[in-house]
Amino acid sequence: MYLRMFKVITGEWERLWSTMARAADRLDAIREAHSLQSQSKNTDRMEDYLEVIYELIKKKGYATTVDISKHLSVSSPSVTKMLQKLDESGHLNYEKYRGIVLTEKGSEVAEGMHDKHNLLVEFLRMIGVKEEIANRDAEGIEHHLHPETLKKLTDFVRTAKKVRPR
Amino acid sequence: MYLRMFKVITGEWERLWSTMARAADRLDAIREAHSLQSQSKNTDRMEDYLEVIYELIKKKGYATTVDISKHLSVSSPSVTKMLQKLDESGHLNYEKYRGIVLTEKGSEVAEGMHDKHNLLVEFLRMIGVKEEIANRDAEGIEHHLHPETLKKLTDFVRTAKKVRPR
DNA sequence: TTTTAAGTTTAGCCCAAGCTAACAAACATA
DNA sequence: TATGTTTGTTAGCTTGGGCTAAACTTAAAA
Repeated sequence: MYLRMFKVITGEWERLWSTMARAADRLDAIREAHSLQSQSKNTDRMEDYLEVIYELIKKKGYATTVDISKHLSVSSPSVTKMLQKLDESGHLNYEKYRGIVLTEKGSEVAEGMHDKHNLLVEFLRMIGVKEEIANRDAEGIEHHLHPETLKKLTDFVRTAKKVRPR
Repeated sequence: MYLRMFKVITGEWERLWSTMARAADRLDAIREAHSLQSQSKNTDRMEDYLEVIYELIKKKGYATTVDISKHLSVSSPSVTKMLQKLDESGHLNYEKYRGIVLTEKGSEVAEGMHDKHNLLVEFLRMIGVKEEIANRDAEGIEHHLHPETLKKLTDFVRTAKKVRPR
């Protein structure tokens, strides 16, 4: 297990290094950054995967194919495929048979989902929805919230907590 | 290659066979047939279509392909295809080049969506989200609500209206 | 009544995301 | 260290929903 982690970290570093070397060598750095940036077409599903990967890593330090597949009720080949896609899109670094590391970009997306999720669950709990259902529903909802809605909901929850503290 | 195919086909066939054997053996046949018939697996997208069709009919008395396509930002062939599917699934009666009539089943689904939509918009407006955004978000959310959540949200909105009437 | 324009449908394609079967790598244990 | 088990990946297929181009209907105008 430690071996696994060590390899992952090492691999990560090597990749980073070679990337930097290439970039420095030529002037592609700019174009590369740009293309990476504009290449961001997240689908809902990608967000789902990122979120569970993020949670798993937070909880256990790493995320395995099987774990991910279980949390999303999906087969492992589906997970592998999505991992490749997420690596491709720069949300994480994936080395096959080795492991996964979220990139900055990936973490941001994941954290965003995480926060929305929490907010929603908190709200739903407030109005009396049972934990489990709150979680399920939050999952369904969290993709479709306009920033304004998010803001207003946050405010609402905050003030509601003040008014009627639990 | 052929060997592979052979294996695949064989595997498939064996599975089918064992399935049938099981079914025939006991009385599952009925349940199985039933499950096939009531294969009413509404997808989110079907619900979207039904909802706008319902609204259009309510407003103008009929719903044309183009109108539907506009409201869903979708091409007309896509609409046609979905209409066929909805006819197939018994949600509406569709006569090509002629028109659409929602069936009982279709109306029920549509009204359900309609109600959820209203509820959500009402809530979002309450916490200060702008009409337009409320509508957009409601659309995204309405598919994923557990009955309990729905209930609780309804209660919440109702009591909130009493406490602080507008 | 013929011609044309608008609206609708069919044909045939694409893509995301899923699945199973088969294969490969990594890990654990004898 | 050889080997069996667990875990992960590749190949190849399926399905839903979308699109464009081309064909067809219907309705309106000439």
